[in-house]
Amino acid sequence: MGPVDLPMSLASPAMEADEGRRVLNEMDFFSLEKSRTETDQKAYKAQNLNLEKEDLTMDTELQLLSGSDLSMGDGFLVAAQETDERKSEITAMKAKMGQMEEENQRLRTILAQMNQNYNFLHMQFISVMQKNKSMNGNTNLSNQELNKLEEGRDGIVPKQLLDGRCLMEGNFNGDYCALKSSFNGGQEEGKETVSLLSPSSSKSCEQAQEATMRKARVSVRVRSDAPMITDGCHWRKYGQKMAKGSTCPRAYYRCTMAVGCPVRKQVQRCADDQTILITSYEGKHNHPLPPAAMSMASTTSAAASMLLSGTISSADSLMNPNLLAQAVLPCPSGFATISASAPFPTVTLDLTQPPNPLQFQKPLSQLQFSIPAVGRPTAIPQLFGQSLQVGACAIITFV
DNA sequence: CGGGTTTGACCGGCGC
DNA sequence: GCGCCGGTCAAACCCG
Repeated sequence: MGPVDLPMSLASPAMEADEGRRVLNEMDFFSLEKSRTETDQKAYKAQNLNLEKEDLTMDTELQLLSGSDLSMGDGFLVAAQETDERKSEITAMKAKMGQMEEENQRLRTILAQMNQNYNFLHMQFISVMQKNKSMNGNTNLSNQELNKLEEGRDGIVPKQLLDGRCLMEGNFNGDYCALKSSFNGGQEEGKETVSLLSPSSSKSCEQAQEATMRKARVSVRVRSDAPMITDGCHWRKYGQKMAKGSTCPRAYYRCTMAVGCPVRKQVQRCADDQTILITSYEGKHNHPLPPAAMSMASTTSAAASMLLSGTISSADSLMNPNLLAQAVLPCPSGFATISASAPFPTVTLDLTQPPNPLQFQKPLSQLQFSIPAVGRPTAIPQLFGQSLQVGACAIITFV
């Protein structure tokens, strides 16, 4: 849910009418003014004037009410009458707004119920699949099967799970957490498997959170001649590929600070400007981090958590990228951007442009990560550090 | 010798 | 079904 709750009928009245849904009597706040063309307004005023001249009772009454100030005359009467009319209009508008809000709430309830029903059916389906597997002597779904099931979720559950609250109710809640933990945190690390039919636990929810974090990605663009930025972690290169449409290879790194740490990063130079180094982080560390590494790690986890906790939904961020950028960063629009292009939406934190100093007045106490390159903008580390202070730098939604 | 890098092979998703 | 592509694996290699 976005930060602004628009009544549905206000947001898209025409759409509702087209889809045959019940449409409330709508109040167009601008129609009164719009319908009054210049000619209409003259006639409107003239009509009022006629009334005032013909209705001596009202004239007398108003004069009495107005006390000694007789100089106000007809103009005062017109103003008083218009005030009464506007009060009644406002009252009517408020009533309509109240009806719209009720309708909006009702639709929300219906949507939530449908979502819950879908979750329930989905988990029942998974349970049946798991039981079938068990009968064949295999107690757990393969990663591939789980991946397919994941895709069927359309990103709904991961958002809830990453919230850390596991919003789904009933038995399927824990089951899904277990599924998630088996899918990413468990089997991928090769040691732990969790039965889908096991009871729910907070631990599995945490694992699920970490698992889904694995799919979040924070991309940072910096101008640097160094092969990669120094972010405080230890990385082992496990692959390199030539990306299509780019003359620069993409290097794949895995965090080696702890056994089984799921964090990976990709390093690639920008095809358009090879002085720009693009580093993408994915996942959440499963081990304590040295102070020098806290910055980037907290960026990825905090960013993903912020998005997925509902502060800003992925849908919101896709609909309005600047909304997200402005929400997570005290920086001008365009600094953090979200791309909805394939294969999945990506937010990029662009540190290649020196920021406007007027927009970053808070001094920073520490340099959170360094760019061991010649000629990097001096404002970059400070900028990045400040963004961390507000809790997030960039956000990615689910793959 | 242990840890990191290189690089070709492999796998799964996806579009045609 | 096939080919393309991104991501990963793992054997060979390098280096201190």
